Amino acid sequence: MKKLPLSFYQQKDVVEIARQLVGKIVLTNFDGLTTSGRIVETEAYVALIDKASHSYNGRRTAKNEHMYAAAGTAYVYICYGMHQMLNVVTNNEDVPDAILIRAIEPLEGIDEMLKRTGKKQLDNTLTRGPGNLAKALGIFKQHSGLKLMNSHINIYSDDFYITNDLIGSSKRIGVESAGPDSLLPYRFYLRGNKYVSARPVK
DNA sequence: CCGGGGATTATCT
DNA sequence: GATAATCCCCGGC
Repeated sequence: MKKLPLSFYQQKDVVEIARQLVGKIVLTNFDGLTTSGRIVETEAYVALIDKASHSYNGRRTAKNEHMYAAAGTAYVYICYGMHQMLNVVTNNEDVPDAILIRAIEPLEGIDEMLKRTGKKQLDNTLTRGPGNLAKALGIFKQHSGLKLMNSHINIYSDDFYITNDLIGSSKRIGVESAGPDSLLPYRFYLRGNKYVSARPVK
């Protein structure tokens, strides 16, 4: 298992990076406890022009500041007052491209993930959906701004073999208010995986 | 000092 | 697929 290099996140095409992240492994290590899972669903949010993005039209506040950080930074925010959402920042500093990790398939530390989420047993709800997976991995908004290369949150590749025809794409979830931009095919998922959060469109 | 947004989830049918 | 639950924090005044 190999840590993704910084150059991976520094690529310019955030949509392409989102596709490439499918099949990779996100891992956290807090208090000596390792939890990890394979990424099976992502969504790309494109700097400035994407109405679905928090940084649409250059909007920059304390809330979304970390979207403008250098490539390989974690951006975590709270949605609906209770769900933590894990994003990975890409591209150059001050270019607010980011990728939302929407679902993972649990690998290591399943007992710890069950403990964190208060679930009794492993089923497909443990890490399905961005709120659920962040909870299972122990990620909170305090972790926003951490550099992946140095911190307790990181992304790895292994020998998991994946071909492009295994990766489906669709419009993004829950961004209808973005108008036409909500139809952009910026969501990627591993076909047939039961941890994918919503029934893939087409 | 409020007012409200917000990239969700669980739980029904 | 519809709906209710849920709440912190930013930002504008």
